[in-house]
Amino acid sequence: MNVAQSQEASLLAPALRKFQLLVRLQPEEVEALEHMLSRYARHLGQHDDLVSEGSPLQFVRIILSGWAYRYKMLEDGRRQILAFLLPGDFCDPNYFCLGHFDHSIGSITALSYAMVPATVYQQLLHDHPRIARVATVDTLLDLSIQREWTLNLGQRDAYERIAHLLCELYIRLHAIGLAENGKCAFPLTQSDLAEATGLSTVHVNRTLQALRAAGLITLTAKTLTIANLQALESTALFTSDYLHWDVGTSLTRNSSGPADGGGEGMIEAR
Amino acid sequence: MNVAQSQEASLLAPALRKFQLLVRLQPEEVEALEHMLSRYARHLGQHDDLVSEGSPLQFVRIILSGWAYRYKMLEDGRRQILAFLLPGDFCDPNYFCLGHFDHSIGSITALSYAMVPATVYQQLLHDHPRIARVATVDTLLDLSIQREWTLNLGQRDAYERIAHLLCELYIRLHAIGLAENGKCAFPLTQSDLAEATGLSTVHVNRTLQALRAAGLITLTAKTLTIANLQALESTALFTSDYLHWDVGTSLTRNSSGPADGGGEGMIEAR
DNA sequence: CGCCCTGTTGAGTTTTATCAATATTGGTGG
DNA sequence: CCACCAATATTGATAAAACTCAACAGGGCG
Repeated sequence: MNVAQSQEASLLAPALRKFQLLVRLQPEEVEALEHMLSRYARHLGQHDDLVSEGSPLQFVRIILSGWAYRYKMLEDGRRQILAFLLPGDFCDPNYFCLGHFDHSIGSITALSYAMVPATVYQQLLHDHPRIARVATVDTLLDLSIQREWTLNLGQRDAYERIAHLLCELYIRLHAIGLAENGKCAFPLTQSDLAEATGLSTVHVNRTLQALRAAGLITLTAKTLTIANLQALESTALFTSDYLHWDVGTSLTRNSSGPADGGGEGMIEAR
Repeated sequence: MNVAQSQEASLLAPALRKFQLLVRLQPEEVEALEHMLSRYARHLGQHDDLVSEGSPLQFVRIILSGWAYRYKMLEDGRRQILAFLLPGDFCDPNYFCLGHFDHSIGSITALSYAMVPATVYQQLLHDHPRIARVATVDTLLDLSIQREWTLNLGQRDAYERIAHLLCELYIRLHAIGLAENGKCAFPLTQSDLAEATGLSTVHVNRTLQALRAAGLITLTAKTLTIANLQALESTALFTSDYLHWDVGTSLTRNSSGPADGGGEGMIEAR
């Protein structure tokens, strides 16, 4: 393996790790994915749009490195961040089933992502049913996270809300090998946090100070340190159920259970 | 057609109408669906759980008549309604891909629903790719609605928020033939509205009064009347894009476009 | 008839937003 | 290397939005 190849491998590592979390893949499936991802890899600077609302849906984009967010705006300019996208996250799995994009996706940091034409993508899924499963499970996971955000915005107060978001991000980063020992890179500004939690930036600032004063977090120089994750989780009323990280393992059990005959295509376009 | 059959047909009508909205189905597909739905139909009283958090995922449930909601609770008892389910909505499409249910579903009114074993369901999807597409598009629609709720809770104030929810419900009901001339059945209590919008019941009460005072709605005796839908939409900053009701038609165009060879299975378990 | 659920009202409090000013930081060009 | 700029973070004061508590009214139903 030469230098270029190993650099490429390390670029893809977090994304592949995410996929393996959802479905345990065979070496040849990993290889097919690696091939596709590196073939269609692209780069983007920070604070730029990958996809804008209303775009037609002819590509499937997968984050390889860096952070991005989904967001939606109201006519009067108010903006809500709907989700954060980390390496291995699909921007738009299956969305080509719908007519148009109903929100936008922007980069937070400089970003690498794969932009795969829908036809190529569909062929890959057709050839590798277990990769298709990755895409499906990822969609369901997205849905589950979105529900948790609904709960977060509807029921938790500012303090719990921000704590919850920090827990989610840390745990998702940890799962793909981008956080360790309570420490992770954290490129969000307080104003990003505000738009994600539906709070004002001033209030986010004060709430972060409260979290710091409680000894729960350190957050400086784009690095988040969580002193005691369990303590943070309990103040946030956080449980990681909704991230469904038993899927990769439980699936083996599950799919051998019903013993369903033959491939059950879930999305067959016609 | 005897009396029992015609009663049954009218029970299924709204759900079938919803499916047709998502994908234009052929008569034999409609028949296969009708057969399955009526074979596994069940009934449930009001204020009862269809599915509880943590349940294993061996069935697919589809609402046939009545209203239900998804909800999630925090340990301390706070509760958030995540979505309202109307006739034709899937409680759990594809969720059997995940290990366990991460929220609960309860009935609001007395309810009819089909409870189809996962194996039977998968067989149906396998035999009828376009029905599989209904399930997929429904999942994406669910996701889109969940995102709009995130925006609603994060950015809109109480007045806009409730107005937005009323718009969504009216339009969804209208699309399946359960609302006409600005009028529809409305079984939600103010406390349901509060749990859906993340507000207190008292504040919901006062906000509804404000909406009434502004001449936008009438809401009595479990009936909602919207005097001027356009006016309500504009105070709610509501646009119906996110409901994607161009899907059924645009799909014809879309799927004939890429001319993808063969069925691209999206979920093939193994 | 009486009870429980739902809706309504008033008063007082808490949470969060707004506005405006000031500090800090990181990056950039001279 | 320093000076300057824009973006970000912080602070204080005040206002608005929403919540809590508590009481009461109405209506349907056993």
